[in-house]
Amino acid sequence: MNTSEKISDSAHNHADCINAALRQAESLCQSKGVRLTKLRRQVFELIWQSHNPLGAYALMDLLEQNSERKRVAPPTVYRALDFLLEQGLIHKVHSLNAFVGCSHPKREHSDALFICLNCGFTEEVPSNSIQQAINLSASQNRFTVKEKVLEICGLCSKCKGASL
Amino acid sequence: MNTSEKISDSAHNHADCINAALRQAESLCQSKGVRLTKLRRQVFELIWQSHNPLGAYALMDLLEQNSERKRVAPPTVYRALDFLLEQGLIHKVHSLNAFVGCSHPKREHSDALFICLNCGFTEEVPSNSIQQAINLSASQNRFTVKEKVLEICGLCSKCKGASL
DNA sequence: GGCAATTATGTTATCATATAACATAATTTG
DNA sequence: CAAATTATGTTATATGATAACATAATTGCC
Repeated sequence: MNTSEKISDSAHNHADCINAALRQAESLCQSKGVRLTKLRRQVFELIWQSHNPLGAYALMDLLEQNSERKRVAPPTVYRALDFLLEQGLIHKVHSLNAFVGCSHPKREHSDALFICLNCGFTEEVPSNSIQQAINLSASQNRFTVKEKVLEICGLCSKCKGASL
Repeated sequence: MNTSEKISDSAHNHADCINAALRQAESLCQSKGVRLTKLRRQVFELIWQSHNPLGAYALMDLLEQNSERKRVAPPTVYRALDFLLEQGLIHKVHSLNAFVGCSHPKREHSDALFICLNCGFTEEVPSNSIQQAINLSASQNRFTVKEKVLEICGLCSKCKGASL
């Protein structure tokens, strides 16, 4: 993957986006009575600062660089990630072993993730028709759905024209 | 995951199923002019003998037990897996870091995998409506699809009633 | 068949991802 | 403030995957 340049949407103010996500996360944690501690908030912010999925070890590097904190060990960051996953604030991207912010943590989230193989940009796209089709297929197979992993890998609109 | 008992479909003769898969794999490799070597065949058979996804290291254990071969090193088994993936004879289950036989290697395979979290049974289910819904969503987002990871985790019909 | 080229496998080391087990620190609750 | 709970720190290790190079098997050509 080309990691030299992060391609950002010109219509997208990323600082606002992160702040909005953070405020939403805070209110959501408050309403659930769970604690968005300093570490968890830092991990959450770092994940949101990248619109691209971040691996746990990359996250450890960033934590070390972007905070007064000394390097944390893997269990520390994984516990923060587990918390954020449980609260539905981030998603795990299984095909990349990485984590990405959830763009609508309040909804029942079972969207498709579109992942650009060139720039890494990852977008969560809701689609009722995808969900309905899966639910239909599940019921036809008498299958009780617990979790859906829907990762569509390819090229985003920005990258498909660009020289690869 | 409960690994104590493999739940098998009573209407499913597994030996026949494996043999059919193997014959199909052989003819497919022949027609493509690629070599289904002894190692690759053994890996393929072991994956098919389990209807459940198998990890690479579990596969190394099984290879050691079920063949006269001494224990192979990781690169050996991963190369065999890469070959089988390239030929479309198996799938990688990303949410489990494991591999499962492809039930229709001749088709363009972009099916949903239904994975039972209790017994591990994994089934490849084709669904035009899922594919169409994804393709529509992709085109609406000007996204060029290269690969789809569709893993639906939950409880199969056998396990949903059973005591968990 | 014999030799060169190609393809496949073996071997060693190492990287990458993730968790177990236990210790300490911070926060909440009564 | 003390006890209980929750969160984080620490060490070691499990699990998954690949790089780099060596050897062996197969294929294709003369």
